[in-house]
Amino acid sequence: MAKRKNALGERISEAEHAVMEVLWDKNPISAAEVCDQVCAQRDWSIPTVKTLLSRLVQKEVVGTEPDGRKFLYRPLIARSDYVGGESRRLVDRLFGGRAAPLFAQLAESEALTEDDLAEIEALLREMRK
Amino acid sequence: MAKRKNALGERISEAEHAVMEVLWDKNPISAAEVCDQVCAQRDWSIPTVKTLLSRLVQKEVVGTEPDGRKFLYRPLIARSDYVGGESRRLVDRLFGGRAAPLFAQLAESEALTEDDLAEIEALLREMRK
DNA sequence: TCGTTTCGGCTACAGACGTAATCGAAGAAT
DNA sequence: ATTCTTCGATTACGTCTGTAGCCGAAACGA
Repeated sequence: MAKRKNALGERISEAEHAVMEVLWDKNPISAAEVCDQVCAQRDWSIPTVKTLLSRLVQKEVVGTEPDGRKFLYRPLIARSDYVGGESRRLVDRLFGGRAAPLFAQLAESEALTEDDLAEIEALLREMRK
Repeated sequence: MAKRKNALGERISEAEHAVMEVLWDKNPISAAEVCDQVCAQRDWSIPTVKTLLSRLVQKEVVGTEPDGRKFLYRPLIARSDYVGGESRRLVDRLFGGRAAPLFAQLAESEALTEDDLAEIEALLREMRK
């Protein structure tokens, strides 16, 4: 199995991703503050959040800075990088690297709203320059 | 953790997906034939393929039919269903369910070729009716 | 009929993941 | 100073995933 290293090489699991979203939204923050944002929805307890945070630190996608006796966490990778990587992975794996079939798929499964269509058209026009 | 059931409820792992691709390409086929198609690329041995196949059978996404003393396998779910589900999951998880941001992301990370753009434009025009 | 080959089925096992309890040090309160 | 409280760090553990070995039954060849 492919086993890559460094920023974005180490895969971020789904649970870890939930933590990343919180950090991207606001940072640096403490473990307790992260918990305030996710423990409710995901039904987690603080230890769980701390474990996820330390795994993210290990993977070098989250950094820490001491704040008195506690730690504050902040993401070391940009959300757009992560999102871009995941998107490309999906396109590669399921659509042979071509984005058009993905688009067709979303269209077919009615995952495209009228707004989406309009927005995409706008983007297309803009790219045409 | 959410634990869904039935066709497409049970998650298909990446390795399992590789096997599904072979089955979607041609079926019904035997375990050995599946191996012929993937063991080379993924550097697997037959036991591995058999394990993956039986897990897929357990998950009820692959069916078997006896062929003399051996078994032939065939997918029980359509590729488009799987692909559609995965696509929607990604869009939900990373883009709040909106497809437009995904499109923008792909555009920004230069994952869109000229051909893709043309194709998507064509699709858009067609949908406009 | 007896060994040999061929399968599928069960077993294995390490690493990742989800989820959490416990431990130990450093501060805070008294 | 002694205890109480907070944190991060360490440890735990069941499940899932990747990868594969072993076993027993069936089929085949002799």
